[in-house]
Amino acid sequence: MQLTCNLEIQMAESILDSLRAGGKKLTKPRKAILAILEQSSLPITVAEIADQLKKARAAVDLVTVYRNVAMLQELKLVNPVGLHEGQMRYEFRHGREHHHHIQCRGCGQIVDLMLCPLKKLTELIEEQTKFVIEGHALEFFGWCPQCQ
Amino acid sequence: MQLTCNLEIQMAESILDSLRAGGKKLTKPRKAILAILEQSSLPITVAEIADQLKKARAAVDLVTVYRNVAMLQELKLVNPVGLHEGQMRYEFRHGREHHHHIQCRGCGQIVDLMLCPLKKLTELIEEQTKFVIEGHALEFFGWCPQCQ
DNA sequence: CTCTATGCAAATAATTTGCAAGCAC
DNA sequence: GTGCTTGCAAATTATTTGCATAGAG
Repeated sequence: MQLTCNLEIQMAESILDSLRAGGKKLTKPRKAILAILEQSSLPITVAEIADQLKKARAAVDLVTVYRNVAMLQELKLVNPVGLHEGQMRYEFRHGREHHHHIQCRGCGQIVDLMLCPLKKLTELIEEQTKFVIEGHALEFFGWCPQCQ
Repeated sequence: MQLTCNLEIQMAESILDSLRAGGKKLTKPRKAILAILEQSSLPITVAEIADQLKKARAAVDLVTVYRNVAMLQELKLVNPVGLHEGQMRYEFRHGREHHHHIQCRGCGQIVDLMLCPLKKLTELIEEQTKFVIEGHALEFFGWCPQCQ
């Protein structure tokens, strides 16, 4: 079993539909990027996606990764995750519940937090500010057991 | 009354104490940067700080602003605010309650939200993850009344 | 006088843009 | 074929680092 096998994943139909609906084509580089995102259980950077693809002998230009990630964001297939690291991370939405993250200030490790306390609050803020809220970012920072 | 007058603000004693405690000196560029931060009611970027100082005829090198903002962050005198804009924003802590922000996806306007629902949740996450939580980032994104 | 701080130049890093050639549909 | 896509080069933008000089305490 070669690494490249990992990139030949069965893509969920809903994802393909979103792409088609957006007039997007299923190219080889794009499939590979989607596969990496789908495999990644935690938010990942553009550089990391490119690195993994290179290791899997399916190298894709950094620029192509940037463009695809931007496109996937527009189609709401990926979420941006900003951890104040100087670069963005992205995570696949498909099949995952809305959630948040905590990152260790020591080792940088990221852990998923499968919770969100913001539904009620969102409504309240919409009332008070007259904004229509489309999304939110919530991340925690601290020290993991090993780094404490 | 010249613009430069605005930069000659009475600095709170607690701020001066923090600086002294950190072995920091009160230079003219530093005072000017602190004054801008203190005046700004919303989180501001490094470039904006430098621009305002230039307009106030108290120009300070961008690098100096970067270094000061980093230092102030270490002393916990300013908070970083990441709105996924490709650059960081910073806001002064002194005399302000812990709060969050909402930004309009249309015009970029930022509004303070004087609330935080995360105290209980923080304890819960600490219990569940064994992390020691030091802080969190929470921002909302949406469309302001004008941009809807 | 000692040590921190600043400015300028230059390096690094993240992200974007332009354009000709390639490939999906 | 037509139009979205890609790769490569190059431009932009954000942030950091090195170093000699200036200034605070």
